[in-house]
Amino acid sequence: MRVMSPSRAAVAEILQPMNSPQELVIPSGEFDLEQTLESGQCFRWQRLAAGEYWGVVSNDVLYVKQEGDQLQVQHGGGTAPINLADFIHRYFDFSGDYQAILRRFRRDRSFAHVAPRRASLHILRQAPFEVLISFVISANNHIPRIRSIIERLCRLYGSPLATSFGPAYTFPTPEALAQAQLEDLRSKCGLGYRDGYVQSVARTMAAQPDFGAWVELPTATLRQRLLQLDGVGEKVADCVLLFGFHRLAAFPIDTWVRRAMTELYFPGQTPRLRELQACAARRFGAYAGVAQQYLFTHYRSIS
DNA sequence: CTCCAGGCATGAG
DNA sequence: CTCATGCATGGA
Repeated sequence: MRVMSPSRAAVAEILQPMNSPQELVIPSGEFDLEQTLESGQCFRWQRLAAGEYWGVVSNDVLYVKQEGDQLQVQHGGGTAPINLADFIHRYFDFSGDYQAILRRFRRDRSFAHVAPRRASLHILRQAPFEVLISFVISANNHIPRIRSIIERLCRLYGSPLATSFGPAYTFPTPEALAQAQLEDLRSKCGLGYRDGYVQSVARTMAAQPDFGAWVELPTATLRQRLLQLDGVGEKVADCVLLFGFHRLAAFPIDTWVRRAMTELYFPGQTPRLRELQACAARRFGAYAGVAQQYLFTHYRSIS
């Protein structure tokens, strides 16, 4: 397990003092922190108040609070020196023109009926391995329970971080998780029957010499690789593509999105997943994953 | 207390 | 190929 070296921590302190909040100007009226963090794409953010969160991202603890078009951010501890503004900008994908994407979707009258006028949801740029394990755990599970299982995984197999929000832990590396015993995964983390999947995926990825190079693979190839993993079906693979590899054309179809697509485009029918995928690709194209997030959020909230 | 969840692997037809 | 079934667990 990785241990922070004192010298590196000292460098981090000098470059990025813990208590130096920054104000970042964000795209006007095209981002909603709360909606984005509560949209089911991430599991490790803790809500402090309305529009105010803290969480562990990679090896750093972040505090974020949205006030209109400003984002107040703070580095709350961590292992690596970072340029906070750049880090936040990349993580929340503020370079993406989500208003333009949404505007195009809204030409579809059915979609426009269930989507907001202003962009609110961004697709976060999360670590692939964290997304992979998180969505293997997500299968046939509740979101609150997914969150608690992940926190237990991090506490057991991640590295501790000193924070002003209490104890926090990084998401485990493939190598650390590959060492986990099945018995511990089940009894201490509460993984249930998914214990074998998590261990298998961790060991497979730890043994992948070129996991880092997967980001270069074409989406179709990457999807094939993911589907070979234990406990990874089409839905989980598409979640990893979308949330972990930022392949915005990926369109994960879960129970909510299935209901949404059926109600909007196949009323009274029972379409196959293939048909729904084709329909999404046709209507939403290269940014189908963004549309998927709006559909998921809308249909989950009205149920 | 019971119910059921951002599905998946497996086996039968 | 399509479809039914079992699945561990704990939050609601």
